[in-house]
Amino acid sequence: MPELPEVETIKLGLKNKIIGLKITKVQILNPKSFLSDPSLILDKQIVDVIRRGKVLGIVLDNCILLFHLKMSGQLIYQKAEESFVGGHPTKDMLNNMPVKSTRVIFEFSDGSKLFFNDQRKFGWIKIVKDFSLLDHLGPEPLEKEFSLETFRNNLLKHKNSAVKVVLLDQTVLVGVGNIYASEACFLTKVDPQRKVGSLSEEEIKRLHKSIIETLKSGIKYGGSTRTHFVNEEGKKGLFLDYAYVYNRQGKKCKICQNIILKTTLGGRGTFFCQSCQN
DNA sequence: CACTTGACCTGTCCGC
DNA sequence: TGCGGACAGGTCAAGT
Repeated sequence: MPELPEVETIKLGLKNKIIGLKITKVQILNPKSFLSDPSLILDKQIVDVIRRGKVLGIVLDNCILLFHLKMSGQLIYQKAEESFVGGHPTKDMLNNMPVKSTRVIFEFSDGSKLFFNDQRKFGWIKIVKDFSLLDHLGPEPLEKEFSLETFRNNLLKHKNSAVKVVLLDQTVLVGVGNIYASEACFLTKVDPQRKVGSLSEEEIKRLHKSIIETLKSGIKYGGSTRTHFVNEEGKKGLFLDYAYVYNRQGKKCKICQNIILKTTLGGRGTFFCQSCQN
């Protein structure tokens, strides 16, 4: 599911809630979702919550707990029941957790909990000592390291691939997934099917700017919810209300009123406006 | 090598 | 209503 803006949304939300707490219990309902020895994190204190690309990290005092939500993962935080006024929270206040897709449940020192839900079971959680697992990843698009020069160099290693397919390659840059790849191509006014090698310098420049712009917009609206995504409070993201092309096939382009088209690139649905994008 | 397709899973939606 | 097929915010391994 989540691309950079969705993971960033969860990161910002969790940061305010769990720093300083200790993990007191880990309940693994689906073993394939948790790939390490959970006893390593028991009674360890949470120091920070970080993000690298689409991977979320809960930094503990002795190691890092990494999460990849893949297509359908969710991380939902639930306050301690006794912290609700009156002491009798409704099921709705507790986000109805756990649910059928709940795979792992963490309990914290103040009685609050974190639910890892993942309908499709593609997501994973692992405990690592350092970030070497993520060494192969490309630059962070919202950091200074994502310079136009770096982007151009990484992009041009794939001259014969469609632009949109290359945006999904996490060694070129991290964090862009299927929604924001189509949106970035739209903002750039470039057809997602164009070969990278055919892009002009001006178009590469616009693409670089558009990637940053669309990801920032995604964060601003709390991420995108097509089906699964919710933030740590169980709330949906609003970005798709403001999207120009993603999942809008058959509808009118918000700029030129022509019909938005859908095609397949690299096996993924791809959306574009034929008249705005050349 | 560069590039494409299939596999991993579960659930929903659409056409017959 | 049932059934099959396509499809869904991702990433690998295996194919060509």
